[in-house]
Amino acid sequence: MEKEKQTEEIIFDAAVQVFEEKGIDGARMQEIADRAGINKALLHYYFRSKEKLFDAVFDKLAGVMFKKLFSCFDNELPFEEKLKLFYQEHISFLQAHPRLPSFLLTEINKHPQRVAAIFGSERIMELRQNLFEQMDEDIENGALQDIDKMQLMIDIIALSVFPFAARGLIEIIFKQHDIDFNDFVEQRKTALPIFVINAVKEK
Amino acid sequence: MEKEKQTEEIIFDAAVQVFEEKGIDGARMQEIADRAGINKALLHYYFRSKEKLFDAVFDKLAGVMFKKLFSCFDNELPFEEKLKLFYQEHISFLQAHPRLPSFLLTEINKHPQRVAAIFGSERIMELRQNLFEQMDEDIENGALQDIDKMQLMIDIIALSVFPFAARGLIEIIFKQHDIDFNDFVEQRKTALPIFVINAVKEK
DNA sequence: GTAAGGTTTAACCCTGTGGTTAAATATAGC
DNA sequence: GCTATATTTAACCACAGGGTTAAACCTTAC
Repeated sequence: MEKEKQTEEIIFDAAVQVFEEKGIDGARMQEIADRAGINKALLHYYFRSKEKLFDAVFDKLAGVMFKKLFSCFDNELPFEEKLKLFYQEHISFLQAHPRLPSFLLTEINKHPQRVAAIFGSERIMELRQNLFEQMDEDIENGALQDIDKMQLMIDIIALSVFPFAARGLIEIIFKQHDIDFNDFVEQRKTALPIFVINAVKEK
Repeated sequence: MEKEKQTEEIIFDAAVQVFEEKGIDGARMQEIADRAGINKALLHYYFRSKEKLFDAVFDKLAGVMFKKLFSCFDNELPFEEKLKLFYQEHISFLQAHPRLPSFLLTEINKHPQRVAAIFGSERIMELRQNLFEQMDEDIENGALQDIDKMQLMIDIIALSVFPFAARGLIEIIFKQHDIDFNDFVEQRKTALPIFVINAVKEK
């Protein structure tokens, strides 16, 4: 059936919007139905319950986020180039999905077990493994200080993700200083790699 | 009245716990009452509605968080020492209130207008003003590269706050690597000032 | 055309939850 | 001790919101 797929997608996209904005507890099935331009009963016809619909949305978004996160690092460039590419690509990705970090962090903190499965997936384990091995090489060949790799990984991600996770707050501050959020993160694409490289390169 | 104050505090503390864990939408008045060991009607006697109770909790917690954040910077030490003190104090504070970042960021993203008032308060404006002036001095006397102060402020905060905001997720990863979250953030107290100083000090 | 099955709707149902009420109990002032 | 006031409770209420049902409406196949 042609229509089937289409309707399901419309519903799913509406659900993504509403869940991203309100979270599972704040979202209303009625609002999802309205935004999809359909009847509430039709929601339950395609996705049996709110929980199931949410799971579908969550799995999709978590997958998108984490695959992007690690795949940005998945190349054979030297550390410095890798960082430049990472921040370029990753911040562009976040600009296109500005609500994703806040949504995922909130829901993961409230239901940590939900994400465990996704995160243990082969593909993501492998990408993380890769990243760590590449860091080891860079340490050995002297491009990188011998620092804690996990700490560095969190540092790198914190710097790109945090502004989006804290966007609501940051925009309040920015308003008082006449700064535009998009300009701000745009700058970070080139500023962050320099920042991190200065911080960790062997001297 | 003696008892009055006591009961109100018990209720408030219970509300803090429940709201921190579940957010305003996920929290149930019944659960707050249970955790305070009182009747649901008594909640409404002291705090007229869920909204009002939440506002009280939110204002308190936001105040605590932001005052701490900027007061950690409020001293006349040179930049390097200031950073060391900041991460020491600020991460200790976060260890004592591990749910605060996630709670505040979530709720601020959902209702940005709520926080605007608090954040525009004299005291906090002043502390921020101070911080920026001190950075200017450090740039002039050559301790700091001439970088964007707002970018640097966000960088510094991102590095301490992000691990707590993303705790649920990070702990999943850490479990696979046998890393303890508390050890990890404990390390950051000393590692982060070095990281940031390397990144931005004039060479 | 019509039978079968997939899709959509309007009208309901029922539980959970924020909030109220009226009465009971404690506390303080005289 | 008695009255007034503050505190606490059990029993309710109203309604929002997730989920169901039965019937109507398409689409496709023969």
